[in-house]
Amino acid sequence: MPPTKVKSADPAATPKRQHKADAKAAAHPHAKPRPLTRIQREKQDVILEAALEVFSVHGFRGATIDQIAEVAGMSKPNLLYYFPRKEEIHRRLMAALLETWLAPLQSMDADGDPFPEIRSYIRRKLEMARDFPRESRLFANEMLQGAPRIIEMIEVDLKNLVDEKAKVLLTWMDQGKLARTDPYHLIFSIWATTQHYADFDVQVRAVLGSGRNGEGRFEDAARYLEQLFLYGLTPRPKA
Amino acid sequence: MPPTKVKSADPAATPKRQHKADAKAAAHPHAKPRPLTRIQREKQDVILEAALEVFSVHGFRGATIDQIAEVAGMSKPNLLYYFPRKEEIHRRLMAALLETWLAPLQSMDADGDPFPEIRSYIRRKLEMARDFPRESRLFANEMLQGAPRIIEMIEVDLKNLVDEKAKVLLTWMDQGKLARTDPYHLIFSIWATTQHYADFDVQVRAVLGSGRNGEGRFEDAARYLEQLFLYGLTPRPKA
DNA sequence: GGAAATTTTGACCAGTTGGAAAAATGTTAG
DNA sequence: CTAACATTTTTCCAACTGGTCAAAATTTCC
Repeated sequence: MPPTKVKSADPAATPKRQHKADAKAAAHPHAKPRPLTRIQREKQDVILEAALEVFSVHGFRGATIDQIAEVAGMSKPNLLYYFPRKEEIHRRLMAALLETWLAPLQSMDADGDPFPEIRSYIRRKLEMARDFPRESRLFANEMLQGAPRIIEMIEVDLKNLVDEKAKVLLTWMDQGKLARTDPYHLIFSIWATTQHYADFDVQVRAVLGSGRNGEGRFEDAARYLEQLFLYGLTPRPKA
Repeated sequence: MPPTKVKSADPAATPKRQHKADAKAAAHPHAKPRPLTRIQREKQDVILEAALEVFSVHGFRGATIDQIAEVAGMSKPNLLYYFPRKEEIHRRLMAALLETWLAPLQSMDADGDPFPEIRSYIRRKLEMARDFPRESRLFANEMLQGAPRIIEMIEVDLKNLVDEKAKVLLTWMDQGKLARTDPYHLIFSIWATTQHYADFDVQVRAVLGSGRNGEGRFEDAARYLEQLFLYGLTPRPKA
């Protein structure tokens, strides 16, 4: 082994002091974990908000605790008092995100008719791209990196949900209410087209220019996408 | 001004030694910049390849020179000999990327018919997502960060190209060969749906599962997208 | 009001990071 | 073969990084 560069392979081996709250909880596993104080709740929210801002732009590695602390308006050690590890902040963010992210697809109703359902799914996803662009970028950032921190959730929860909805789409196709096509790629295309307006926002703005165009881009996108998917997925008599 | 944290506001103020080649070039601005040696060309390629690997996953801030050097199989100072700054590596990568990236749209031919042209544009973009996923991710990473290092190129070259092709699409629509719709969002939707297969590859794989499904995903995507855009953009008699 | 608990601060630390300097080693054209 | 040049290695550095710790300041609860 070359003595020059030894990258500590086992970070968990480092003996690290426990966070106060953690230490206490560990001491009495059955004791109620003492409900969070007002300040704790507030500060944690401020920190998570700041972390969203920073992580969504620079990704996990590119973001620094100092940066997050600055955005959150507190000192680094103070921030570390609430979240003893950088990873912990990111984990919390991702956990909350996943739920929000799956909700719109979840509410696609098998008992409804395909076009209203698909249209309102597109609408909701587009609204999320408009109203929560940072969340979208945080998610995209994690994906680009290979989703190291949420891969299980993707493989289990997300996969199950998509499998379920793919079945719904197939049923609609069998009933002749929807053009026969690949339901998985159909879902992918809705994700892609809607999230594009959050993740590639700079590009969209730059191309549309800052004139009248750029302003109404979400409405225009909604109109365009509805037309594309409505016409694109209307069943046709076989050639 | 709080004396606590002063982040050096002017990094350019730091007196930095010039790279040998640069220094020479600066000394004799008219002298031929001495053609690159074989080794220089080879090593630069190796470095750019390694940098693509690393930057495309971690973004500019998240990537380290050490990492790139390791992937490139050389020491950090040795790498720095070829590219004296981290930013320079990234710049070179982005410059090369932009060209490659615009090519498929450029070749959309106004004299052709809309559906063959659009179909082959989709095909080419999908092939790029399959064959150059790292390039796609590098681009996506830059976008997520607000494209700080390529914003002018986006605002000028890309915008001009898209404006031009949007006109082509409008012409086709006027001729009744293509459904009347927003040409800009049409282009966005092609970008989004095709690049999705590179940028969100983990997710796509996870959802499709590793079975037969995952393998043929690019062919399936091609079929699905062709259908979506063909049907979705076929002109209709007005309601 | 005061003891106990919580929150904040400031000083500190070891490892990493981008980069500099110079010496040592290769390569190549004459 | 050798001088001039190109390349690589070794050593080093200051700034930044994630994180620790004890003490000080503040809040909470009786």
